[in-house]
Amino acid sequence: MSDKRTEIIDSAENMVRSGGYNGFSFRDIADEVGIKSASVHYHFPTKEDLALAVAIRYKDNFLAALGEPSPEGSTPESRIAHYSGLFQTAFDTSGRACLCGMLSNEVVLLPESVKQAVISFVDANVEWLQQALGLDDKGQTKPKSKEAAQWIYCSLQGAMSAAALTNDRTWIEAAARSALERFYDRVEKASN
Amino acid sequence: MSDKRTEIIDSAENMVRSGGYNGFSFRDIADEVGIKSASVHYHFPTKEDLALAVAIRYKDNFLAALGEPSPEGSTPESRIAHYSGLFQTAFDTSGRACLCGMLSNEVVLLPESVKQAVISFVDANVEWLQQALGLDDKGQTKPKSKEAAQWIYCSLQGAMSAAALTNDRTWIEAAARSALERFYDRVEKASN
DNA sequence: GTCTATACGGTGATAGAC
DNA sequence: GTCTATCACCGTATAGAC
Repeated sequence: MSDKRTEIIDSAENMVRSGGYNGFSFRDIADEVGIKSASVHYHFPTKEDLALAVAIRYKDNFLAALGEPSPEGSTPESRIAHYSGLFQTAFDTSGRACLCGMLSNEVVLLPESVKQAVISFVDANVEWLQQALGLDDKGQTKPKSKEAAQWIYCSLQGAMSAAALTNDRTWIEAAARSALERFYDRVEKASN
Repeated sequence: MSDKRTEIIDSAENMVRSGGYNGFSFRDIADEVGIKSASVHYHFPTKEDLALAVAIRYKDNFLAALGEPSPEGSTPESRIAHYSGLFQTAFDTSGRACLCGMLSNEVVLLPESVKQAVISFVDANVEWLQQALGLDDKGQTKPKSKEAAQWIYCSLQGAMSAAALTNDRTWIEAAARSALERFYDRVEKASN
């Protein structure tokens, strides 16, 4: 049972993931939810309020789905696969890019609070990845794992964008496989 | 000596690279160039016309700067470095993301002709990279090099986005270094 | 909570004078 | 080529009735 407020956030999330912050209007949302735009303003006075709520919920959900960076029984490979899998699923279930990836590209137009929320999403992702990677110390020193974390994050975001553009999920598969292969290469290299 | 038409394209390119297709208006352009919006419409009747001209010129310039995928005296490493370097320079000289990376994220809102131009930019990039990588056959089979090409492209686009968001060029450095390291790892692995 | 009505600026685009 | 003037519409946002 979802109240109108939740429906509005749902609708806004889909629209931002399709066309970004400037790609939707209160009237669009109102039409989809089945109310008038003035009613949307009742729940979220300004567009900034709405976008911020969307960004924060998205981040919370994403981090929750991510879970612990290195749970019992996991391997670095399984963690990388888990991470990539979230992007795969996000694309498969919506055909759309990552919300924060979309918003990242609009920095200059973003209200400050929304911008900060996006930055904190990126930081959280890199930190999670760094922990997931850095715990294995075969050839993985801390500073290196930061760079590897950034790189995995970037390649998946880029892949989401290309996948949405061409309507082709193989971009994400390529990024996911490359992340895994790269890991194996490094481990082998270190143990040689 | 640049005529007004060129100035308009210059201005539009900067604006698209900042805020995307929906992030600029004819009046914005007019103000920057020092004419009225009606005069902009004289040069480019519709927004689609203008965006298409910007996208095509950007693609042409980028491919020209790229040059041959494997010129005399080049090594796979030098080609990867050359490719990454273009992104570095693009960011350093403008602090902005890649034009086609920006437009990729707005597929749903893009006029069809512009969308096709962006897709052709992406295709050309992957093809160039594939040739630059695929000519070295130490452990690089053709299908693998396609995946590696996609992955290098995606990670640099993602890095541009993150760099613009955080105003920090190290994202691009990380992506560039990872691309190089990955190549070395694969060669070493193949020759072991 | 939702509505109608409305304010008011921005937007792509055009007609016609110079 | 560039201008002024104007169009019809869309954007965020608000006031006040129900």
